[in-house]
Amino acid sequence: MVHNVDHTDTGTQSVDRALLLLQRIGACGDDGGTLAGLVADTGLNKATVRRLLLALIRAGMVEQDDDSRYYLGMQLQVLGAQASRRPNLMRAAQESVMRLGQVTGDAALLTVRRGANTLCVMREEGSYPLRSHALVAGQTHPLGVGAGSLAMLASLPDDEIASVLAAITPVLADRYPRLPPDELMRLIERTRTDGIALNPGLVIDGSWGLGIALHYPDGRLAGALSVAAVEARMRPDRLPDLTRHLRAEAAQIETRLARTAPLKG
Amino acid sequence: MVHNVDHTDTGTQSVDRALLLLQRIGACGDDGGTLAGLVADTGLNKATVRRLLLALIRAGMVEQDDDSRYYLGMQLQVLGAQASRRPNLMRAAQESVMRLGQVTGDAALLTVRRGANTLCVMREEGSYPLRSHALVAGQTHPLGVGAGSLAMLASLPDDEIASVLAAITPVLADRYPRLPPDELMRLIERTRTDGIALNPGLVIDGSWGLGIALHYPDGRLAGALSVAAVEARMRPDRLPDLTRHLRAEAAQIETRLARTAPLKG
DNA sequence: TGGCTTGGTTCATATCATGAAACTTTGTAA
DNA sequence: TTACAAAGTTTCATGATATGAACCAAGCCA
Repeated sequence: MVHNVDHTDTGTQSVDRALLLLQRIGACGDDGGTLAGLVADTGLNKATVRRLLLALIRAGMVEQDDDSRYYLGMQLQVLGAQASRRPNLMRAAQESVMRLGQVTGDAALLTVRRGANTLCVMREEGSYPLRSHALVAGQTHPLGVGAGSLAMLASLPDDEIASVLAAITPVLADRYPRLPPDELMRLIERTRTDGIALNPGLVIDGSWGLGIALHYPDGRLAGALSVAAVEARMRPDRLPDLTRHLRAEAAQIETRLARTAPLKG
Repeated sequence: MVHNVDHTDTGTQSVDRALLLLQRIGACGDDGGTLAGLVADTGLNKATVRRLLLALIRAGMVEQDDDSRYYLGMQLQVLGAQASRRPNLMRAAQESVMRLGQVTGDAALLTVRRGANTLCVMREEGSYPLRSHALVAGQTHPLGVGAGSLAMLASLPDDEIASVLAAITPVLADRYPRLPPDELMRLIERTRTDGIALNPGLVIDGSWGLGIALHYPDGRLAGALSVAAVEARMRPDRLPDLTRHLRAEAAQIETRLARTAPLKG
């Protein structure tokens, strides 16, 4: 008895669930996940989770240790390495993200849109000892939550923003109390005026971010480049400098993307 | 109307198929795969393949370019990076595989068992210009086909060898004409006597290999380390030297594995 | 001992994946 | 320009297949 989900994804419920599990296990960190934990995370039935995990284990995507904890498997390392050989956003951005992290000393992030959500795909630690760990590679947030995410949302046409907002409003109310939809709209306006997105600690207290959207040559959204740091490192006097660096690296990434065939949505 | 498949994998047909597709796309190389090609590869229905691909695309595991070719997606890079953070066979072996490739000048390979098959998970190119490309990371062969694969098979108990042989016999007959089951049995005997596996160009003409099995501290099979080269680089006078290097690196890997919690099958 | 938590399995049920066929698009040859 | 072919994509009736409530087993603690 499973009604849920919109009808854009039909005919592959179990595949969707299995892939969701993979992300959840990844989000569990280095200690892996337990069956009960994954059941709680996903809201799926225990038997279902177990059955899907067995399928993932069979394919090498997941491994299980003696203590019956589940981890991401070696097949993912192999596939990940294969995926890395292709020119894509991550390759185009790699160098820039690293440089941005090293030059600014803060955490440089690359994020992409995934439906009404944002996925952080790359993170370069800055050298500054006080780190903002608000965003780690593999984490997802609703579109608009966080600097890079906000930059992406603001760059969308108004009608799409409206439908995204409709989709994420319940999640915002539930998990991001300081980001109600109307506040988000104000941030979008400001982002469009400034040409850059600033998140003044609205997701996690004291964790600020500055982000800019990246586009393919044909104008389609590719992702966002951003910098995250503690509040003290994002004072007004430092913003122009950070903005300049972000803009420069973003331009470079877009130049590299221009040499690459863009991808379908 | 799908009868097939043994009953070890039950209740997740679509997940199995989706994950199979991922591997196939990976095997397509840098130019990605076409729908028709993947249909031919997997023997699945066109609509089924398409539906599974859409699910994979939704999850970011696959991307599709304007020319409607399918590629491995960025989510795999993220998950692969996450998987790499954990201590496992690939981490334990990384350094040794690289050194083996550099010292011998040939291609060093790390392979693991996946049911009745072998998956190559790592490959370090040697410096020798004439390269054997018989095995690339991500490729699978039946267990016993290739030096590392043979080393793993020979290290299994007799009853398990029998059941593996039963499983792969049709594939051998179909794709590896020079490796009938009885020839494979002889190779297994020889491997057990020598304590190392030699593949004298039986899979691909002129492509030789030397392999040794790796075990977890509790005795369970972990994988195999091997070296592949053209026939001229595997003459009898060079074998003792290669064997020594292989044995040394294998011992080092097993030492590192001993510091790691072993994993369930 | 008995209750509690967590991992894992079973099996009747109806939901969901299936694939043949239709449709669309693209390329190309006449 | 039309005709044809080949590849990508979508539809929909059907029953094979994934589902999850209920169950078992093992470990833990008081």
